[in-house]
Amino acid sequence: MDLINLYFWSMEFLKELNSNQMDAATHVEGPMMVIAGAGSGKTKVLTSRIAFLIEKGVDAFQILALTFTNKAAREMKNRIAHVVGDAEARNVTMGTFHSVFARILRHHADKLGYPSNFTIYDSQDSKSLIKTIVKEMGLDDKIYKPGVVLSRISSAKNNLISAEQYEQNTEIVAEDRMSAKPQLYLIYKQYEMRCFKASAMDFDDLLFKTNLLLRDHPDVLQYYQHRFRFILVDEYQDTNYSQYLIVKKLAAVHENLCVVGDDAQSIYAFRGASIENILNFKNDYPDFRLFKLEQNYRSTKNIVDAANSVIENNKNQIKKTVWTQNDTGNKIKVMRTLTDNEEGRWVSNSIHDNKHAEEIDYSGFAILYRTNAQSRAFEEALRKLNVPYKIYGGLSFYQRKEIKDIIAYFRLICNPNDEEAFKRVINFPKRGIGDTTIDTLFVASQNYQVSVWELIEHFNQYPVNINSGARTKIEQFVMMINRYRGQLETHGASDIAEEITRSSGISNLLYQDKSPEGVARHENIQELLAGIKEFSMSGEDGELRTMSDFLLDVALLTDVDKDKDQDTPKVSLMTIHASKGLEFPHVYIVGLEENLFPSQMAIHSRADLEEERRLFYVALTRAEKRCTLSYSMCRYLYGRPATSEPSRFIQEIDPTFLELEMSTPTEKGRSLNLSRPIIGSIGLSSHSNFKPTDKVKPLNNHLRKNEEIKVGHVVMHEKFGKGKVLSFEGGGSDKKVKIYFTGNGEKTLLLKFAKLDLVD
DNA sequence: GGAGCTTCAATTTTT
DNA sequence: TTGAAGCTCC
Repeated sequence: MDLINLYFWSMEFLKELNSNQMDAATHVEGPMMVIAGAGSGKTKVLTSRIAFLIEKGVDAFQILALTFTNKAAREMKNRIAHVVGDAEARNVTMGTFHSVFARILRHHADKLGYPSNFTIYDSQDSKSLIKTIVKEMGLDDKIYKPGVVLSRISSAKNNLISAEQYEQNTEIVAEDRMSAKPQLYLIYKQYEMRCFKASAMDFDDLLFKTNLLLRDHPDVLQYYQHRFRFILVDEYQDTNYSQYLIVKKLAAVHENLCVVGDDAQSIYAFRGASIENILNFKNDYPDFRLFKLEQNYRSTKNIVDAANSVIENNKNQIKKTVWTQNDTGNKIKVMRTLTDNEEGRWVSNSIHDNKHAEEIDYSGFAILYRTNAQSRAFEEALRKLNVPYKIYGGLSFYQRKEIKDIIAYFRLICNPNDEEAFKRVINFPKRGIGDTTIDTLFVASQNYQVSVWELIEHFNQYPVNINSGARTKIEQFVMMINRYRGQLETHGASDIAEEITRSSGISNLLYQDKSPEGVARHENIQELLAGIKEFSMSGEDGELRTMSDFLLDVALLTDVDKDKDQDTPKVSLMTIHASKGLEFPHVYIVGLEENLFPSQMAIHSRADLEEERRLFYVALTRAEKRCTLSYSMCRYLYGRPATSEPSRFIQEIDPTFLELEMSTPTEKGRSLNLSRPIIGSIGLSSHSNFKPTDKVKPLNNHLRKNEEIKVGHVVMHEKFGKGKVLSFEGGGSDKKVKIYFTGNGEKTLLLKFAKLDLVD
C-alpha cells in the first residue's frame, strides 16, 4: 500500500485531486462509471485518468476519449499535454463522437459503398433535400414540414431504425398516420437514397453508419476493439442509443470503459439522448465500479443549495448530494422588469456596475438565455454602454450564406455528386442558369437514374430538352468545376480556395458591394481563406492537408468551438445549452418566464418539464460567485407585445437563497416579504396597473444609472420631460450635466440629484 | 431569367 | 420583427 502511494505521489498531477477524484482517476482495469455533480472536477478526473494511464505505460494510441464538443476535446488534450507532453497527448484519439467516427468511416467508406471523400450534410442541407423530395412527391409542404420530417428521420436513425425497418414498423407508421403524415416512410426511403446517390451522410448517419460498419464487418470491429483498449466517454448522460451501442461494441473485448456523467445535467433528450444509458450501465456491466463526485468546487453555498432545491423537484433522478466547502456568498438576486428591453438594459447596467465595483474583467460575466432570439435586447443595451460582448451560437460563421456558398464549391469539387452543394453554386454567382433549367436537370437526372453532375458532364449521352444558350452556360460551368478538380491533386487546399474565390467571380461580386453588409461579407470570405491557409499548413510532419480534410473539419465545427479574438475580455452571451461545461464568476439567467423557460413546448409532459428543470439546474450551476435571475412582464413576440408570468422555476428555489428586486417605479426599493409565496408578491397580482404597451424605462437607482449617461443621449426628466445631453461639467459629487429639454430649453442640473432616465 | 414587390409564417435547444 | 416564398413585370 505504501509502495503504491509512493508511486502515485510521484505523479505531481495526482496531488491536486481529492480522495474520491483520486480513486476514480487511478482505477485502471474494468468498467467504471463516474457520477459527477456540477462543478465537481469531472474534467480534471478524466484528464488525470488519461495522463495516469499513459504514465503507467499504456500506449496513448490505445486510448479513445469521446467528448460532446470539440472544445471539450481540445481542452482535455491540452491538459493532458501539460502532463505527458505534446507528442504523447497527440496520440490519444480524442474528439466528439461525430468527428471521431466520421474519420473512421472515411477509412472504411468503401465497405459501405461510399467514396472516402463523402460529403457531410448539415441540417440545412438535410432540410433542403427533404423539401425537394416533398415537392417532387407532390406532397403538401405545410404538412410535411422539412424540420418536422427531419427530426422524425433523425430520431429513427438515432434508434438505429433504417428506412426499411421504419416502413415495416407498424407502430411508427401508425404514429405517422395519426399525425397526418402517412407518407413519411416514403420520404425517409427517398431521403436515404438521395443521400447515398449524392455520396453524402447527414449528422445522424455518421453514428448510424458506424453502427452498420461495426455490425457487418467483424474485421473492422475487431480491429478497433483491440486498438482502443481504454475507452472514456464524457457527458454520458447525453449519449443516444446509437452512440451507446457503438461504445458498447468497441468496449466489448477489454471492457475498460469509463463513462462520466451527471443525470441532473441531461439536457439533450429532445435530440434522442437517453438517461437510460446511465441507468442501464449496471445491467451491461454488473461488476462495474461506481465513483461519485459530490463536492462542488465551483460555486458558493447559496448557489449550490439553490440549485439542489430546484432539482429536487424532479422525480426521475439518481440520488446524490452535491455540497461545497466554499463561502456562503451572495443570495441569488431576482429581478423583475417591465419589458424585455428594460431587462436588457438592467442586466447590462448591472454588469457594467459590477465590473467596476469588483475589478474583474468582462470575461467573467455571462448572460444565459433559453432561446437565441432573446439575445437582441442584451446586445443593444451592451452596445449602448460600450460593453464588449461575444455571442456564441446563433448563426455561426460557417452558416453564413457567403461562407456556405464558397464551401459549396469546395464540396462540389471534392464530391461532384453532392446535390445540395450543386444547387447552391450552379447559378451562384449568377450565370444565367435559371430555376426552370435546373428543375429540368433534376427531373432528367431522376429519370436517367444518375446524379445531376453525371448528367451534365456527359450531356450527349443523356438527351435533355434544354435550349442551346443554357446548355452552353452549363458546359462552361462543368469545365470550370473540372478545372478546379484537376487542381485537387496538384495544389494545396488554400491555393484552390483562393483560385475558386477569384475565378468563380464570388470575390468580385462581393467586392463590388460597398454596403456595410457587403463589406462584412467580403471580410468573412477573407477570414475563411486565411483559416484554410492556416489549416492546410497545420498537418503533422509538415504535410499539407487536403481540401477534403478541411471539409470534414468544417462540417463538424460549431461556433461554440471557435475561440478566436481573445485579446479583449468580453461578456459571453449564449443559450443555456451552449453554456454546458463552462463556468463564470457572474451569471445572469434571463427570461425566466412561463412559456419561455420552461418553454411552451415542454409544459405538457413531465419528462419534457423535467428536462427544462435540468436545463435550469445547468444554468444555475454555471455560476461561481454571483447568480442573477431576471424576467420581464412584457415581451415582444412576433413583433407584438405580449404579457408573461414569472417562471415556476423561480418559486422552486428555496426562498432563503433569494433576494428580490424590481424595477417598477411604484415598487422601487420595496423589499419582499419572503414569508409570503413569491408569486403572490411579485407575480400577476401586483400587475394591475401594468400596460403592455408601456415603453417606459423606469430605473430605481438614479445615482448609479446616471453614470451611464453620455453626451448625446436622450434622457427623460421627471419635471422637464425629454431632453438631449449636451455636456458635462465638473466631476465627483458635484458633477453637473447640461441638457437641452424639448419645450423647456437648456438646463444645468446637478447630476447626483437629477432623476434621469435613458430613453431609446 | 431575374429584379423587385407583396405576403405569409415563425421562434427551442444542436452534433 | 425578420426571413423566405410567391408573384408580377421587365
